Amino acid sequence: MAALTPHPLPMREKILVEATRLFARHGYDGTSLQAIADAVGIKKPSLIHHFASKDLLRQAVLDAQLAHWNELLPRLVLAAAAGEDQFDAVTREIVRFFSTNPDRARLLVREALDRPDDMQERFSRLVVPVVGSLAQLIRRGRGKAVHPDVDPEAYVFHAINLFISGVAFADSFQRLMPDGRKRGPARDRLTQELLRIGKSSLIRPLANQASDTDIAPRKRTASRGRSNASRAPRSAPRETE
Amino acid sequence: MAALTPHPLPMREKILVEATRLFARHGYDGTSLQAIADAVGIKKPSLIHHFASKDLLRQAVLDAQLAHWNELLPRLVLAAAAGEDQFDAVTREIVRFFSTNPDRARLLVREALDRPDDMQERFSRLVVPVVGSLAQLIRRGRGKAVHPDVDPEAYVFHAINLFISGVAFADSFQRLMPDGRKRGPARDRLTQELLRIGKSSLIRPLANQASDTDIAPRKRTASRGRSNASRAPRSAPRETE
DNA sequence: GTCATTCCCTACCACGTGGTAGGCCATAGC
DNA sequence: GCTATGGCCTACCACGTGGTAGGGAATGAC
Repeated sequence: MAALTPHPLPMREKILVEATRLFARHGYDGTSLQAIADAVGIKKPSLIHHFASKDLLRQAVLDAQLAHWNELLPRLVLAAAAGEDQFDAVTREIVRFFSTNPDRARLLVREALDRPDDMQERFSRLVVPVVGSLAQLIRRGRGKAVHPDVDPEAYVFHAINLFISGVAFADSFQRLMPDGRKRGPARDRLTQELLRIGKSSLIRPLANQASDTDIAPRKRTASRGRSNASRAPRSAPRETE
Repeated sequence: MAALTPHPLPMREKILVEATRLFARHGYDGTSLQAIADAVGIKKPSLIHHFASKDLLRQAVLDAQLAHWNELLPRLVLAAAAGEDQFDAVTREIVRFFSTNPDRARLLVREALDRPDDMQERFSRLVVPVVGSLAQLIRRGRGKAVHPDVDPEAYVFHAINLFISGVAFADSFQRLMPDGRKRGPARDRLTQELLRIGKSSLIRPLANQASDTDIAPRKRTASRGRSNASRAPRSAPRETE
């Protein structure tokens, strides 16, 4: 008695889980309601009873996923503000978040491709503010622990993309890797390198103890800023800067 | 006479172009033969006359795309072997290759998600060998121009992914960026940062232009003015090799 | 001329799709 | 007891799908 929700939630939940898995693996168009119903173990009209249409199901799946982001992202900002080590720990956690269930990553990548406008709308609501905060933090650290020529906003977007896409394709890469010899299993190597790339492209390698003074401020040498994307590859021999 | 192919190729070509575009934008399952036929300006059975089935069309599209890779990748190896500057130039060229037609990138990402096995098979045939060569080059430069703790194979995979995914989503990111203030347009900023990340996570920032001999026999260390003085790799396993 | 081939077409088909109509059977409230 | 509601079902439908059958116009070989 007392109707302790014998399974009012479970069913909806089960549907969401299977739908997430299938959407991530085969895409929205590649997944039929029939397939989802089969995976859950019910009939198609029962499915439509819980989610009135396929599109509503998709939105529910996406909302559920992005809700997790909502927990994760603020922690990233706070942790990043707390110093390099924390930044390290949290990026690792983010990667782990997707890594333990790569379908999350794959789903996001798919949606970004399939419905860029929807995804942009969602992103501008819940991740762009975080991007702004992170960019600000980076900007403040630039020249000290942070490489002087980082473009903060651009970096954050690319880093997010790097982590998510990196996880989404980790399985594929893994099976293409020559298999670890001295290093560990391919999966760990990939994860570790993912983190290393994200970090070492932002934070100066030699920043041993950093954090104290900004040694060698080196007054951001010019050459930044202009979009030399169209420059001839030649003529930039010692651009290293 | 001689039937100089009045339009034996054009039609097939047109179909491939439109199919590539639509597959990239809406995915394989999200694209109907009808839609492709409409885009080309012919009827569906005419389409099926050129490509006996939708799946064969998909394969043809993919083959055409990967054929371009076949031109690009060996150049990367050669250029990378030629020194850091060339490496720079060619990564920029790769990004440009996808950047000028982001559908190429999107298509690859989609295929990698939709048919990982097929894609792995293709990759293991044509890009894994290149990855091996690049990894070897990196390994040789490690401790010198290259960061000592890079995992070569893992890096190369992630770099490829970074560039392709970065381009695939550049449009989305671009519209989320706060719009350039002092820096150039968002697109250029993103491209530039993409290249910077790829490079600075592989190559030591202060590595004064090597390019000559690899060892950099302490000849005129850092002309004090420009290069970021104070080499001191610090804590790095010096020249472990 | 005839024939063969290539290319594109109209008409059609079986099938899987997302979605609907309506019934059955539990439990819950009264 | 009776009714109401919610969850799941069978049966069905309109439609878009990938793909086929076959005809007709243009071209080139002989």
